[in-house]
Amino acid sequence: MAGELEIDIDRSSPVPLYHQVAQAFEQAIREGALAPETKLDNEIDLAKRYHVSRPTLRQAMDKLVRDGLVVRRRGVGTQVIGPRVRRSLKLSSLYNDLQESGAQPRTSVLTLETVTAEDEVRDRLGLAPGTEVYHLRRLRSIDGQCLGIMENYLPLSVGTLTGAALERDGLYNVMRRQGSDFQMAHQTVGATVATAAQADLLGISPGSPLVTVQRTALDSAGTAIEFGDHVYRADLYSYETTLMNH
Amino acid sequence: MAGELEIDIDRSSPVPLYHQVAQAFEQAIREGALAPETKLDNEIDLAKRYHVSRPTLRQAMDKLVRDGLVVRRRGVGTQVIGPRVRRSLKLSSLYNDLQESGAQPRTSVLTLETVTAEDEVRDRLGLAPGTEVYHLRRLRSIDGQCLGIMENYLPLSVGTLTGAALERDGLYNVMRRQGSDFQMAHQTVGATVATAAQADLLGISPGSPLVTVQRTALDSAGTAIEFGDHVYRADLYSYETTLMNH
DNA sequence: AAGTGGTCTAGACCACTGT
DNA sequence: CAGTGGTCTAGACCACTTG
Repeated sequence: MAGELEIDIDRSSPVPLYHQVAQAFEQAIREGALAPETKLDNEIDLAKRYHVSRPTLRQAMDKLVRDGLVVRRRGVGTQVIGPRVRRSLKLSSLYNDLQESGAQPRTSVLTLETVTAEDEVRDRLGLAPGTEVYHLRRLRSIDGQCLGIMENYLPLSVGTLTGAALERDGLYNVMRRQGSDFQMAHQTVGATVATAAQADLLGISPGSPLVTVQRTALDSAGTAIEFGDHVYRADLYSYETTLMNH
Repeated sequence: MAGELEIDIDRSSPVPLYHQVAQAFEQAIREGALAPETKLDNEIDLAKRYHVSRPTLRQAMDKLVRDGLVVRRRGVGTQVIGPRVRRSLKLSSLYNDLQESGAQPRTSVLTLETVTAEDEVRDRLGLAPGTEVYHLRRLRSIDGQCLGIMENYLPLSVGTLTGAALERDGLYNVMRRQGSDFQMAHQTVGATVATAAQADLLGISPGSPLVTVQRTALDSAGTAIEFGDHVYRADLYSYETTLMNH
């Protein structure tokens, strides 16, 4: 019932207050310091305790709700959600993929060239006919096991790409360093079966199931900066999400 | 450049103001009344025009950003995002599935029984060993084509389920009518290939690719009220999402 | 320097839940 | 009924981008 929690709020930090508060709660929940089913104190008391205004504290709670760590009910209160539904079923998450792309264990570049964009690629990236784009094919592996084949198309305006930089830092880190910071991405996840060529690269049998991911990434101006068409071994990869009703 | 937009705000409506504003903008964008790349007026002017406070207007804009309709940049402004990245690639979306579950064209119930929950199901639903649960198998089709096989497990406490009600109204509508309103769901999307039995039901060849979806749905108290294990034809089904960087 | 969105405050009233 | 989260206001200051 308590929900006591010591938080060091650094008001001189550039990190927003609501973010500091949300992060402290998230850490406490993930570490188990706040057990599932625990009822937190009400918003007004929490705001007083951490010396922030109620709207600021609410902003933090909104974040926890969106991240699926906590449930709020009007007239009742705020409760920590059980860990059962937070547990992962399989391996890596596509979301982490996006945010920590460079941190993945191992990526080898198979192809790095510039080509004239085909229609679908042109359309996705919003380019004029005949425009040249980067075409990139990479093999991602984890603990020596091949996980998937990643194919990317990027406008030349993202800067200079080299195989060495890509293998060392990952695509998104290379792009960020050159000033292309992505803001959002649209994705389509589906399924297919491995062709002979794919099976050969991945070390599996033809006809094995593959998870397909198509992604269009946009920068903060809403301009498309990358189109990706990826396949992953279904036995090593799945895509996880949390859906909210509001 | 204008971004003018007539909105009827009904202050006596139970619908929150920020929701009314956001919905008006969303409709205008989807209908094309606000063209892509259009720059909206600044927050303060918009707040004045619609006679709401700036925080309320910001709450509406936050929603548009989360839904991927609009991009904001500090010091620059707010822009409508191009439709290119909003376009669907394939058929139905799992998100709509959740929110409009009863509205799907056709669902036939193959199995409706109560069984003793297996370990995985018990774990997902947070039930004690030996507990009885509903076991439900349905075939979903669209325009006479079989789309997928849906298998669900539910605690008996959700109420009475009948095949007729399920086929007429859909699972979530039946549950809602009996007081089980879901708040959030965790999902895992992956791939597999059709077994002979699955292929037979779906009218495809064994070995064809299938999209797999496992879903645990929670009510507003954080209690698990449904576990679903579904497969869909990969040529008719894919899963779409928008990822935000923050 | 001017204009934008990002953050924050200190209140207020309401709708809903439990007793 | 008292307590909770949900909504809303009218300001304020700051960080960032653009000219």
